[in-house]
Formats: sequence, C-alpha cells, structure tokens
Amino acid sequence: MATLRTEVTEIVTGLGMLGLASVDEALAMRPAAMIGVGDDHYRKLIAARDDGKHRVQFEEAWANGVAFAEAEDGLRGRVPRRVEWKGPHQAPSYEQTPADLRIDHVYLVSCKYGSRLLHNVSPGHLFERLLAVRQGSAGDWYAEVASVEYQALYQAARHYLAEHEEGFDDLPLAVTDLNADQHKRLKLPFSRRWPEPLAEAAHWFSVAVSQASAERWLSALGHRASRREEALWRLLRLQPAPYFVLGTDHRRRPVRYRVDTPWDFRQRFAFKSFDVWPEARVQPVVRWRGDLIVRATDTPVHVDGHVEVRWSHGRFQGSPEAKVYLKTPHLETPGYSELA
DNA sequence: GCGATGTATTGAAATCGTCC
DNA sequence: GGACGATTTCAATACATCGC
Repeated sequence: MATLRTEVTEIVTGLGMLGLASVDEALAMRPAAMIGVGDDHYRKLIAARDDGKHRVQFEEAWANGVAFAEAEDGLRGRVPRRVEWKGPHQAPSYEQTPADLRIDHVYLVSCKYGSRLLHNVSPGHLFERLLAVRQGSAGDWYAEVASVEYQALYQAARHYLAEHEEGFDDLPLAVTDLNADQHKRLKLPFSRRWPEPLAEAAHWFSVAVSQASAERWLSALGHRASRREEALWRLLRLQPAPYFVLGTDHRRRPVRYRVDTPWDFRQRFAFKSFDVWPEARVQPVVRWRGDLIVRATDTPVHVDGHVEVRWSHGRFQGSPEAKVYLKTPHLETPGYSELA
C-alpha cells in the first residue's frame, strides 16, 4: 500500500528526531512531542513493523531523522519540543511548500523517498501559467494543442477496433465527442503499447504535442531573463522560506538537503538562461534546462530535466497531466544544499 | 543473465463540479 | 448546501532496454 509506506517514511523520519534509542522504543512510547499522529497510526506502524513490511523504509527514515537531529544545519543535537506531522490531508487551497513535518514551528521538512519527480500538474498549469496560478477546469490539453494529430490518432484507433475487436460500433467520429463510458472502454485495447497499425499516428501525435507544449511554454516564458529565472525557481520548488528534504534517491542512498530561497539562489548563482525544447519519444516530452554561473568561482553550472505530457490513467482516459522530472542529481542541483 | 538506468502505468486520496 | 461522480494531484511500482 502506498499510503502505509508514506506514513512509515514520514512519521518515522519525525520520530527519529526525538533523541530516542530506536524505532521500536519510539513506537512503544508514543512521544508527546510527536503531534498529529494518533493511536490508530501507531497501531498500523507497529503492525507493519511486526510483519516486517517496509523494513527498509523504517531504517532509512529513522536514519534520516537522526541525521537531521544531529546536523549542524539542522537541530544540532537539541531535542525538539514539537514535531508536527501534516498527515494525509492536503492543505486547503494551493500550498506551495511541500512540507510533511514541521519541527518547533520553524523547520519545514519534506520526505521524498526514491523519487525524481518535481511536479505532477495539469499541462496548462505548467506551460501557460508557469506554476504560478492554479485555475480550475483544465480541459483536454491534447485537443487544445494538437487537435489534428489527436483526431488522426483516434481515427486510426477506431479503424483498428472495427477490425480487431467487438463492441465498439458506437464510437463517435470526433475524439472530442467521446462520452465517459466510451473513454473507459478504450483503455483496455490500447494498454501498455500501441498496436502496430497505430504506431505511426501515435508517433506524429507525440511529436505534435511535444512541439505545441514547448511552444506554449516558450511563449509564456517570454524573453525577459527575470521571468525565466522565476519560472526556474518555481520548477525547482524554491520557496520564500528554506525547507529541508530528507529521503533516498532512486538507488536507495540517503539524500538530505536544504532547499534555499530565491534570495540565497541569487547570492550564489548568476542566471544565464532557461530553455525548453520538444523531444520525440513514445510519449510527448518537453526537455528543460537552466544555465547559471557560480558567482564565487565564475564557473558554469546547469540543471536539467524533462516533462512528460501524458494520460495519467491509460490511453484516451481523461485530461493529461504534466510530470516534471529532475535529471540533475539532487545534491548537484543549484539551490539545493547538502545538509551539513 | 543481470544490474543499472530510463520510461510507462497504476493506485489512493484529495478537491472540484454538477445536479437536485 | 449536500451527495456523488469526475477530475486532479500526489507519487510509487512495474516494465523495458541498455551495456556488459
């Protein structure tokens, strides 16, 4: 279960900060300083501990909590009075700082285990509004930016289904006229990979969405360096206040860093450029890259990654999402400083 | 054949929107 | 203004491929 795993990593990271001897001692005593974790949560964690579920996560999270408690940049060995767990509830409206824990009202900590994902948002939110203002009703991005190729792909899909599958006689001519039930039924025949007869249409669809998304993004970014720099800050989740990220990378090595503020960022780096461009893959992708100069040493440094523009629940299923990945290792990313 | 790396899919749970 | 289905967002896991 994803939920249990998340609870283990977040709560145990917090418990590790309290100066106790072990995970099991912390779970048994249910320390008063740990706020927002109820008896049912402890029962679930103890049960998981007993059947050895998420054993690795228990160890990793505990080690991260301990490391933060001892770090010079962290708690420097002071035992915190309050470790608040934000819990499974998302904050009302749009909360930008991705904090799962708050220590003594001050230190914000985000737990990220095995993820290189920066954002997972609607395409319009990223490409047109630059992650700044969240708006309702996203609409179908594919139909909006690549209607011709989207329709062509659907047309190919209809022909394919007419020849190879039963029960698709009712499909409308236009992809935008599909109803909810028809959308659902289109999932199975195209799951995992496109059948060969659709490969070409799928390719041009992917190319068109990549190009159109990159174009929209470029036009929203404009030419002013300050606007582009700000967009890069948002992409990297820089916030007005610093916060910490504790977790592991995708190879299970511990990753502990502080996310600096735009002010810190400007002290250390001179902004050169932020660029985006389309890339042809099976699914639509837009690459991004920021180039900077380290002021202290006058040396260039860059940060890069990509955005997948994809259906989040299978082909032809609902509005697409934009998944933003960071390729640069966290500790080499400008604005992220290793916890010392 | 196997680990490392990269890509695609799935799942849970929140909020949003619409209808009554 | 509440019920409930739809949409959005969180992000982890599954799968594919590459290099040896």
